[in-house]
Amino acid sequence: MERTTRQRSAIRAVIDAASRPLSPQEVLEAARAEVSGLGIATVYRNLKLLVDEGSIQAVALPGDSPRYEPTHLAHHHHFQCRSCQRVFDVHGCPGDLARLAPAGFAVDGHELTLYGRCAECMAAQG
Amino acid sequence: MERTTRQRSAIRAVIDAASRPLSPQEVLEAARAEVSGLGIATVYRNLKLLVDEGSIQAVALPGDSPRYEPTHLAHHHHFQCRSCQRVFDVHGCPGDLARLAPAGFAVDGHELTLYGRCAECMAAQG
DNA sequence: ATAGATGCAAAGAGTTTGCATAGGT
DNA sequence: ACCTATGCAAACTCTTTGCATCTAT
Repeated sequence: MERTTRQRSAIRAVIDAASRPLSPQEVLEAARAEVSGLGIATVYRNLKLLVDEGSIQAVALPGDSPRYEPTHLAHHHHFQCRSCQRVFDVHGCPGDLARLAPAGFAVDGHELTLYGRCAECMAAQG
Repeated sequence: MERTTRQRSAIRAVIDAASRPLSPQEVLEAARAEVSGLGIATVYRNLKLLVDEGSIQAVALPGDSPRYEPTHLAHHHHFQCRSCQRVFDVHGCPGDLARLAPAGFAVDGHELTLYGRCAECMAAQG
């Protein structure tokens, strides 16, 4: 039986409160505000556990480590800022992507990642 | 000045001859047919060098290590088989993706990866 | 002969795992 | 009290780097 620990609650709360998908490191830093001695191994273990139980999901990114976000209802994609590396949700989807695949290939999903500058970095005009 | 070595030639040849983007490990295995003592460090060093000089390009994939392919002229995307993990080129692009980004965000590029079963794995009905 | 390239092994970075202990239930 | 969860450190995997040696020019 799975237990409710301060660490697990903090990790879940941080992800639920975030407005964007977080990296394990971001989760660690944010959750340490609540549980100061929190270790990275605990973060990884809980991310895996929360993914398995379905309350959060991993966001795989091209060439970067995964981010984690609450399980959403709607299909959506992501935007990664080339300046601060943070990832944001993007709503909407071009749709009908299966037609792009070569003949004989079965498509059952896709990942779309947009790149550029987030509003904050644009304002800071880095 | 950059030299022409058996290792470098073999690595370049393997990538040019492939019909799909190859992982460093795939490059190593294929190039060893030509240069038996080839080391993985040499593969990595040459991949970086070839990317820098522009003759090949890295294909970043969500949650997987990069693959390498010759520099193509046309913008295209990729398909990764969930069964054999191999990556294939996909021609075409849904286009007009910048509109999906939140207001204030500047989009300057994108990556699209399709997932499913490649023709070969479909035939093997794994 | 010179200086870039290679192979090996060690070093890094990120993630996972083993183990003794802390702490939910 | 029992047994899961934690923190630390070691182990792992993938990639990069240091160094002595090899080799293209």
